Amino acid sequence: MNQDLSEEEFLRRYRSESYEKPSVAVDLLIFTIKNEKLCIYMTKRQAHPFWGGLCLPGVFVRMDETLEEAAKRCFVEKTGFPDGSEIYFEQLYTWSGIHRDPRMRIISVSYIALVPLEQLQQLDKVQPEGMKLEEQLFVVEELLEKGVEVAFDHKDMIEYGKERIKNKAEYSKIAFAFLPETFTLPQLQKTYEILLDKSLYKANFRKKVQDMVEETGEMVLSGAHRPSKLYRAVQGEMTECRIGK
Amino acid sequence: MNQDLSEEEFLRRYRSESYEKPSVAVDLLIFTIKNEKLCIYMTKRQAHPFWGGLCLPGVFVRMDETLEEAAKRCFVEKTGFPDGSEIYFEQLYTWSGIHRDPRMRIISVSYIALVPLEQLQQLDKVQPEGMKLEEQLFVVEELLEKGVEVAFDHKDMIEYGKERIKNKAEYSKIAFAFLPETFTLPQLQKTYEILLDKSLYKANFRKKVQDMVEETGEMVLSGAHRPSKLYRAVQGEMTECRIGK
DNA sequence: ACAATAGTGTCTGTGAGACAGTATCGA
DNA sequence: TCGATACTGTCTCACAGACACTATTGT
Repeated sequence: MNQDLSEEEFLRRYRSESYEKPSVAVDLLIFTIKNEKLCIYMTKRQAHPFWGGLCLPGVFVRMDETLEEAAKRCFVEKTGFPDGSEIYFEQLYTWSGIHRDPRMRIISVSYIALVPLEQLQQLDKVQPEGMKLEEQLFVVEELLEKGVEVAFDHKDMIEYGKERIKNKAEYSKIAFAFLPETFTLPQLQKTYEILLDKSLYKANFRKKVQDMVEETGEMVLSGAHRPSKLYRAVQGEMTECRIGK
Repeated sequence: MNQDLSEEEFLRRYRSESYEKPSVAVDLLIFTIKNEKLCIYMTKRQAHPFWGGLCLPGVFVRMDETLEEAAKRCFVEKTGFPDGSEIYFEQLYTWSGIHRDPRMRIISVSYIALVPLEQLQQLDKVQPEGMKLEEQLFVVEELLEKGVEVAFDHKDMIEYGKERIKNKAEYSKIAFAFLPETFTLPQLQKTYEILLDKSLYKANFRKKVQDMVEETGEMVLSGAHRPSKLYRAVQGEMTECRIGK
């Protein structure tokens, strides 16, 4: 703020059209786990710049909505998911490189959304023809490889988001956000192993998660072997545990 | 983005004056430790709204600077600190409540800056008369008490920033950012105790930090007792340790 | 000598990690 | 009976936590 002006005077001038403002957008990182790999939803660009390249879904922030609301609107517009579903959202980081979009100055607030694959597959039943969400999921590790082109600074966003999820997996319960309401412990363990990128000992893992889950009483059979018990996450914050390391 | 328009057409219209944009500001949380308490730099408002109330220093983001640059500019404008000093900066969170500023829609990106008290006191020597930084430091815990008024949503910001620092103190080296280049282990321990809000055992603490510090060879005397060795932080990232709990 | 703080050696209990063993399914 | 996976009991070793001890200053 200019030190020589009163705040009122400064604001009066600032508000006038002569002061240019950056645009504010929200970009969404929709993560899920598919084929035992962390995947992210991407769309193909239909316009310049980066024509044909992959990018994250995004929207401009309206004057009458918060960033969180914009992120959820973006999610609904892209996936057509119905209200009521509980989806994990989290603000990731705000990106402000001056030329991050070559067309104009856009400051982008990135949000993470974690969705169980089953839920995306459900949504696919109500998609317009030829727009299957599941086909737009890309393996995160492959996107991050050198040589792979991603539009704008979205590769940085994905890298940053992946790290955040990995870190949070160690000391919070976000892994549960990738699973449906009920799940088996082998499923939960596999999820942690994918996020942490290392294998865990079954017995130790079960000891650690035992206070975070409760039995449903049901069992599931998935092959020629002993069936596994179905569990559900016990109530409580997403930030209260410690797995791995 | 409106689904019925091509991206180009949408942008052409969006760029035109008819689309109103929110303003983007940066608010700065300058933390330091004074009298064995976590303190934060606040200014008194000289204008409506919240006339006379306390608020965080902030600036509007210019078209030709990133958020990080705006945060540093804010820091320089308020403190007059010289280039070259190494200050810890970190993006905290982006606040977007629609009426968080009653005058107009402002989205604010908050940044944390951690400064050793000694450095602020140094800066005070070059301040214009009657503008001592040190006198504008407020005890964080007292600001957060019920009944204490803080302008805008800055109380939320302070609460959130305090929690972030507390959490990071456990698994990173941010405590070092509150100390000068060289320091003693009792000083370092005290810093951790303030941030974590609990007392630590001397012997255990020293074992834990021994790989994060190196002796300078010098000693300091601070009273009628054994002098303590001066240490300096070893090179390395701010995110590699674990203290407390 | 004593108060005060700096700094060190060592015991113990907890818990993560490692491994071995049992249970339950289909074929 | 066998292969496959679910599930459990227990040993060990590292380390956080707790405490007791020694070291070095000023008065």
